[in-house]
Amino acid sequence: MEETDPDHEGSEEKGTNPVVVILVGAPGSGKSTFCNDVIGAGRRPWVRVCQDTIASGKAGTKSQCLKSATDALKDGKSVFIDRCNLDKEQRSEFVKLGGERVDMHAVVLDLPAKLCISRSVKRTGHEGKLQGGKAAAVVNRMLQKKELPKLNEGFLRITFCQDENDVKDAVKTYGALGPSDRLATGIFGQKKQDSKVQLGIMKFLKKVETPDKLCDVNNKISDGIAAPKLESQMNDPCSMDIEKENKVTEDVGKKELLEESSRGDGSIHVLTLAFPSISTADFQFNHEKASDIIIDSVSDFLSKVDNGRLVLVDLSHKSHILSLVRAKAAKKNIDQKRFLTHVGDITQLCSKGGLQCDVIANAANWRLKPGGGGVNAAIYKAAGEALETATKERADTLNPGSSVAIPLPSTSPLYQKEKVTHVIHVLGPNMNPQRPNCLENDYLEGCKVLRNAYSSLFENFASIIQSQRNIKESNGNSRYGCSELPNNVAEESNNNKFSYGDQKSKRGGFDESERKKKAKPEHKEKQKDEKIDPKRTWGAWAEALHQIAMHPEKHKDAVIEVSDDLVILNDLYPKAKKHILVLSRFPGLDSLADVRREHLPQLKEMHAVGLKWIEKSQNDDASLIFRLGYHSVPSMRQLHLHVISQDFESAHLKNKKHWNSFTTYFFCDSADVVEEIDMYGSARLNDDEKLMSMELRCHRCRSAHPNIPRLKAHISNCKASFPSTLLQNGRLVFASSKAINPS
DNA sequence: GTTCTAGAAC
DNA sequence: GTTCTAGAAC
Repeated sequence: MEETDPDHEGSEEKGTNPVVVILVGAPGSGKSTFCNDVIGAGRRPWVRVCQDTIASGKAGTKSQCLKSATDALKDGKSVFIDRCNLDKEQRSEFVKLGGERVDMHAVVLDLPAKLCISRSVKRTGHEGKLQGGKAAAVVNRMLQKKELPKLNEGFLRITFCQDENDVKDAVKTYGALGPSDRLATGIFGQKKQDSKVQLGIMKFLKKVETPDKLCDVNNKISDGIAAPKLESQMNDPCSMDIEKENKVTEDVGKKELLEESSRGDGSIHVLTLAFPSISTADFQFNHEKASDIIIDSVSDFLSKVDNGRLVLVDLSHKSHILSLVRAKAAKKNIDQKRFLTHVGDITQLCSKGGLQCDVIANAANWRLKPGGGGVNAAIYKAAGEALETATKERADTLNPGSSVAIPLPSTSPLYQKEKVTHVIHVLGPNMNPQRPNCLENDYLEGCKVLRNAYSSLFENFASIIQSQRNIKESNGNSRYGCSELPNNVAEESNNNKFSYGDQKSKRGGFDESERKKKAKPEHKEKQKDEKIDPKRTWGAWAEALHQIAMHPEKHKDAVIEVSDDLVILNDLYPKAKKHILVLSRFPGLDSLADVRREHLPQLKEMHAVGLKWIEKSQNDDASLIFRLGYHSVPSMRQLHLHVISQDFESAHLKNKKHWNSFTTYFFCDSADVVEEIDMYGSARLNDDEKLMSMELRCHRCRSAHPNIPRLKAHISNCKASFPSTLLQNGRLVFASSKAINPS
């Protein structure tokens, strides 16, 4: 995730600079409490400059605050600017206090508006004199103008807090800051792209996209079902009114469902599919667009299939996508008995939610593997090994926009406890550049894929309903347990007996071969394609490695070691303290794209040679951490494995491309490559050139930085632990304990 | 004025 | 891959 571990991002560089922390937050956001908590920790001398109390306990002027801050800094004290500072202009004078000798930070208390309001309303005798009923109006008005701080205003570090836990972490971080400690620079604690916070960051990163217009969303919901009130204008995407209103809709639906489920002996039980919103969480698909697609797909299903019920499930009452879908479903008069939304855990719908769902959809990954996070991890965990085994029997991989239904063995806890008979794995489009197959904001394609995903999911569900019906008709009631349904219901969606024909024609332009090209899990296709595509041509400068591989004896100065198959050499322009290349000597192996199963032994050898060299290197310096991998599209001809230490301390690391080629999915970890070649016969490349122009993020704590020099300043000090994905599958190589303690 | 990026040439 | 440099950003 984006957030840093407060335990790791703490003091990391010694210096004597005092720090000015500008608090940014509405009344009631907890600015004064924050200051007091940090000051109370007593690790360094702080002065809190509060405009509400600066004139002998009364409200004062901005210039009084500036003077007070300047005086404190002269005394070597650090300063909190405790005023709202909600827009850039309000902050600008204070930012000027920063400079060579003074570090300028911002801490943004971006808590839900309703929380700030309720605190403001409750407080009596607060220094700001903002009490009672006026508070709500004032807070709302102030939040309208909210303009979150950016690094380019002059901040070295910005910490965003969006809930109480974030605040606690920030208090801990600043509270632990000793007189000569300095904090890591950059942006910390930024959340998903659906908040106003991100808009500021997007601008700072010069990527002016338009994230969900939350205010518009609120207005639209209001138009549809609830009269707009003051609160509905708050920045909080789930304002109180809307939440309340939707809960009513939800409860009505649930009540009716429960009534129907409990009718008699189950013979009337309506088969129900529970599904999460596809692609809107980690895959960052636009909620507005996704909700439209859900509504369309649901309507389509309900009109074509006369049986079966659909439930959209999300974990939180605050779910933005659930709010949107509810509102739109109400507006479109969708049958509440056949489609409802539910807040709860999709793996405990029967036991905890009182909702028996025979079929649940899983937001799967393309490998159909457990783990990751969110719904996929939860479902695999809840279903136990039985689901893994059953899935493996049916399919190896999944293309975006498709689904596969898996009958759940009766041994699965999900079957036993929750009465789930089938899990349908479905894969939607990905808009998250940090995940494979990112569509890079191509919503034309994205919407198409998401529609395909839902129609495939619902087709699979329709097949299950039909099979169930067939069984009942031919065998009398429930001779089969649901998990013993014939295999045909588990095939990839298309051979169902329902009138989805027109659906298929809607898919025009996205046929199977195209899907495979996009999704790439079917690697066999690729070899055919390559016969059509002429091989890439290389510039003269790009032939250097090839020359070395073919004639290592002519380049003795560059080469460390030569064997019949491999050459090891120092990278001529190392991008870290240690950076070597393990070069294949096979003719015809220009890059990873050429590698096939027959090259697997050599790939394993390259990996082993790399590991051996790492071990040697770590004997000299046990603090070095290495990563081994290939560039998806190398600049130089002849397959070469990069073995690079993760300090990235090098004058040769100069630009965005250098950084991103080693720290994004463009870099294919050797361990993964070996696995992929073994399983699919070719490696999965992430060759989207947009990966090279991605924002600069620390490879450890994932904080964002405006340019290369600032990024390098940050990484030279960042001690945060690595993201969990890098800690898996041997992607990072740490010194063995033997090397650290050579006893 | 200085710093930084990005595109062209090699 | 690097170097060079115009011009954008600060």
